[in-house]
Amino acid sequence: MKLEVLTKSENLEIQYGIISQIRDLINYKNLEPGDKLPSERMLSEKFGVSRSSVREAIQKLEFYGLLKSKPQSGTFVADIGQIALNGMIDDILRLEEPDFKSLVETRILLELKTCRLAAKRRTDQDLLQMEEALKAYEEKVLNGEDAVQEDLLFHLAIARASGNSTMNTFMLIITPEIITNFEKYHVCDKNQAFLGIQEHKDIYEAIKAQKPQLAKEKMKKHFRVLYQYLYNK
Amino acid sequence: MKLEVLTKSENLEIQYGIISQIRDLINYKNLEPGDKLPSERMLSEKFGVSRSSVREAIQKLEFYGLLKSKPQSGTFVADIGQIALNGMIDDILRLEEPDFKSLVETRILLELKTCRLAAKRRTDQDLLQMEEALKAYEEKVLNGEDAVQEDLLFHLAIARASGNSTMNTFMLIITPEIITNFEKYHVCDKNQAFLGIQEHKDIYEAIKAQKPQLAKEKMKKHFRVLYQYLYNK
DNA sequence: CAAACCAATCTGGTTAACCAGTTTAGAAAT
DNA sequence: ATTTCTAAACTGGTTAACCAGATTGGTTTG
Repeated sequence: MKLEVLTKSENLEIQYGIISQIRDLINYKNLEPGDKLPSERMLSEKFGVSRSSVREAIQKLEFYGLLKSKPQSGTFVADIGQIALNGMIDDILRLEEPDFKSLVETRILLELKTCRLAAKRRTDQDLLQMEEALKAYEEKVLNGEDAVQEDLLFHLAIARASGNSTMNTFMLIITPEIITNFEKYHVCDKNQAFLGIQEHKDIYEAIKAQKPQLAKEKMKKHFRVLYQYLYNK
Repeated sequence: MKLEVLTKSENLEIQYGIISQIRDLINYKNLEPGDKLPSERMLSEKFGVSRSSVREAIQKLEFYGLLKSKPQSGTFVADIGQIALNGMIDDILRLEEPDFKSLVETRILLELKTCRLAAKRRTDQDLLQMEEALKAYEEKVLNGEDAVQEDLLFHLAIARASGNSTMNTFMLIITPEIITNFEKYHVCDKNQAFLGIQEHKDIYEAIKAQKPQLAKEKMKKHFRVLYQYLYNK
């Protein structure tokens, strides 16, 4: 048997193949919520792929909540019907790599909400953490250093204070890509970083004073550079 | 050596331990973006855990964009500085399981945006797919059957038409949990399902006519039950 | 005839051995 | 002294063997 190292995309392709075959199998066998899938060994044999590939595919479907593995027992169809299952798998297979613009667009949407929620729900401890992030950002900028990371950490502190764990998770997912691209394309120059200090303080004060609408306005102002990037280029 | 089967939460705990140890190591060794981490074998020995546990922890950090594994070479710190890395790892370790209310809150936020974007960007093919989902929902409801899945598939079709792959992904992530909880708590009763037909049609027509603001209004109206669930209970 | 039992089998998870590129250190050549 | 080359060591990824709990079908027992 010849072996060769596969690239990430080749690997993804066979994973997609397995996922669609699992979908076909569920349809063919008419499996309903709670029913057991064939064992990983059988699937790997039937599909002609390694067991670990089957495991990865199953784990991906588990991540999206479509399957559920139980140790020493089996893999089961989640509490979701065949129609939704088919539709969702098709969507998953069709998903594209997120482009930077879609990331920024989503970030703006999320943050305009998290800062409003934070203004409503922030605890005193949340405020302390935001102050800390605020100070770290200010120091870096006044020193003339790059402060993209500290910038984003302040925004993550807001997401934490929003009390919405789903939005918090989503912010965490998109943040690294945002940082990387910002540093690559120098979206924020020195002058903007300097302005950012006051803007951050405004947002912080609005959240502290528990004024959701004001917090949103300040955040929107803070994002004007991003809006330019999205719509004027 | 004694072996025993670990529960999911025990497993997660040791994974969190490994992640925080990796963070400490990066700090201690002062690793910067692009630097190489010790090999998986060394880490597993140093931390006293299995190599596969180390791999899982690394894969989680890779998912959040903090590390990057290269085959036959090593695992590297992503293009993100130490400060952001520390902050993000702390956030990841602190993340709670998302509760249902935070899911619904996020869903509303996302969908009020995706339907506006869909009204702006939808292609003819997007419309076709939405029509299909619409018809499937209508048939089920008129037959008196449960149509939660078809309902959500219509909403996913909108997310697809939004042209924003990040929001599309996020919708996919939260949808299964939404379906499960809806079916469990019977959030949508028969009567609401019947009203839903016309509401879906209204949304569809607004998107077809490329009227973003109207689409948003119609979606908001469609979500009034969810708003009640969020704020009146 | 039904209930209790038990051992063979099957399960997902884990471990250890293996694979083939990559890296590296040191010898060889200039 | 510097560069070039090469082979051994090391890397993340993959495979195959192993683990112990769950399942199951047939047997035994009341």
